[in-house]
Amino acid sequence: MRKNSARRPTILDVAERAGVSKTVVSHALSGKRPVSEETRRRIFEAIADLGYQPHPLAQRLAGGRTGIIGFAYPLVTPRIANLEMKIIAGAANVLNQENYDFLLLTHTAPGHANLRRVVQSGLVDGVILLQVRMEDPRIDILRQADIPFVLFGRCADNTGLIYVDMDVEYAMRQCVAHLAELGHQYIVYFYQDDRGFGLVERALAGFASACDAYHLTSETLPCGISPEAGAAAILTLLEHHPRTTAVIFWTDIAAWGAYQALQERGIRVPEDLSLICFDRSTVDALGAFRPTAVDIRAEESSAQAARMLIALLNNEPLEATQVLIQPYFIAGESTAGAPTNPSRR
Amino acid sequence: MRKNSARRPTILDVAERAGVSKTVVSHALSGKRPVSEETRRRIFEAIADLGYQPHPLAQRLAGGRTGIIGFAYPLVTPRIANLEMKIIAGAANVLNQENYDFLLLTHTAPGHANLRRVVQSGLVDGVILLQVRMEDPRIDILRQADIPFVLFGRCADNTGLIYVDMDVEYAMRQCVAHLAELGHQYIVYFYQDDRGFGLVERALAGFASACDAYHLTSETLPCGISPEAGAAAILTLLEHHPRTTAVIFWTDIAAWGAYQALQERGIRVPEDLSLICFDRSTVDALGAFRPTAVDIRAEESSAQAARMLIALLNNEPLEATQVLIQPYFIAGESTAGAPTNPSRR
DNA sequence: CTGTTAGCGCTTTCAA
DNA sequence: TTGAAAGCGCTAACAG
Repeated sequence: MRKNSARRPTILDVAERAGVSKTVVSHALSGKRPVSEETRRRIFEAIADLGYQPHPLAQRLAGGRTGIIGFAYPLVTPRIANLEMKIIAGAANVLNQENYDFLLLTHTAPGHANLRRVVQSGLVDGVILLQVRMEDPRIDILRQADIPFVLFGRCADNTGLIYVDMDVEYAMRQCVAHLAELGHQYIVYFYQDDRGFGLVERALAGFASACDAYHLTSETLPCGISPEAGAAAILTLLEHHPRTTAVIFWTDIAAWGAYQALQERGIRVPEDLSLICFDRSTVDALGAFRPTAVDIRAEESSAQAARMLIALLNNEPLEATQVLIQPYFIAGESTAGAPTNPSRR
Repeated sequence: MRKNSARRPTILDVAERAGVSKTVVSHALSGKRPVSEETRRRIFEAIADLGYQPHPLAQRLAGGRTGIIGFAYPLVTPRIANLEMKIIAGAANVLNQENYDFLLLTHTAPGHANLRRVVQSGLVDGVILLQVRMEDPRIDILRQADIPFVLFGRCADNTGLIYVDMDVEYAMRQCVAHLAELGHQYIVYFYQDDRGFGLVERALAGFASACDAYHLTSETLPCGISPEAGAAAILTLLEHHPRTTAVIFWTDIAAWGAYQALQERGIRVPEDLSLICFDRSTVDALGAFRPTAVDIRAEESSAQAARMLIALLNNEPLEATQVLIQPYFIAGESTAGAPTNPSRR
């Protein structure tokens, strides 16, 4: 029925032409078994003559692996930004380079139907989980499916889990230490108003303990991630926490909004108020604002997660199963010594 | 040998549990053959009980589909940004919602080895091609593989191709018309210094013909996509093209750099110089700069491309095979009437 | 060092 | 309306 002319050659064609069995061809290709010099020569000759290419799907089906890695990253439209892009590119580039395919799962159906379907179908060899929550139901799904996975983030209980995460406690300590050295006494942290995420919770805890360690008076206030939210937050601060001399924002975008609002009111940064933010991806793209910040090394981190998963799949020993990335502290232009007279209005 | 407990259920497990043969299960699922009501009920019950999911690779190998769509998008690290993210999210969200999987191919090996491998193996049912060039060798690869695909962009010759692209000629005409109405006579377009891409070439052509139509004196100059490049470009302009009263930038990022440079020199936008840019994704995220701009509707467009490909795969008739998205012209704060005395230095 | 023979999990004739 | 059986192209026991 099928036209013999337009058929791509299979391993059997190669075997026949070389006068050997499929098996030998397979092993000549994979090197998983020794093949005599003479035989291998004939085989490769046949391969060249025929223009044979192994069929990846068949290889994968027979070999029990698909070479595809799932990347579970809910991408809510209004929030998509530079940072997310770095995270995706970091992992995708590493995986594609290693001849793995990168399957992006963005949709969050109720019950994580999408993730379920993908892992239960056996489509992916492993999964990288993004936006990890302190209690994350997706972990049960992956464990039950008995599929290797790496978290980009951490849970509350991380026993037996493999992860890459930012050392946010360390980052917070650096920020607070920096401010303490500059003589600030009253500082405020505008946390991301999105509880339950590992990063958010740990940032809060880290802030509290760092402030304790440095004997600073501190306050935490919720703040959205838009410039408007940042602006609104800073105005609240001016009104209700006038003694504050330094603030920490979760995102550069909110920080930028705050910065703008302050400028409009003639409040100088850093002379009147110091400001630090986490991640500078977006403001860096524009280069307009060079705040003191924490570089969370997003692209590197997701690349690292990808490499760990690959190692896991190859049964290579991992150097470490739980990796904390030390962020870089960037001394920028938005922090300075605490003003002697904080009442600036 | 294999532990029966930790094995994914196969179609055979479902068949046994429902007391039928594999064949019936397959057809109950695909609907390619009638199945009695009672039988299908038992089958779906078994599927639910077992948590069965068909294996996409096996389906494909046996002649079916994988439900995976490839998204060929070279993601060069330094360029990744908001716009790219919108494009990815737009398509990924649509596809995931329709139960298609989204395979992101970012790596550009020489000869497009990655794309070749993926399409020739049949891993993906269809492909969306990004960063389309006027002459794009990937199209031959896809045609030879006889795989359905949709371009996000256009080539020089689009015969028989299916695409979604921005109507950049229209956009340019709007920009130029806007400037002409404001009385500008000498305008400059800073094109993306990256020839060969459909969008870049068409933008240049569209600019030229629009300027002709409105009898404007015009010039095109190359410009990179960073704020620094924008700043450098505008300084060159001031020096060599002093009579210019309006400029068009390809990206908001470069436009922002230019805007900053102008401010530093006391040149006012729009009083002294009008400015328009394509896409506002990044500056919009920060809300600092509200230029007159062209909203290229990136997220919508890539979602549209995804929907077209799905229709194609389902053999549904397409309303249109070559879709030009009309960008939105946004009258912002960076354009005004031409200054009467353009020599502002 | 080489070959035989089961599968991998599914679709699809062909026959009932 | 259903089932048996032959592949899809490859890998991996197992046996020489």
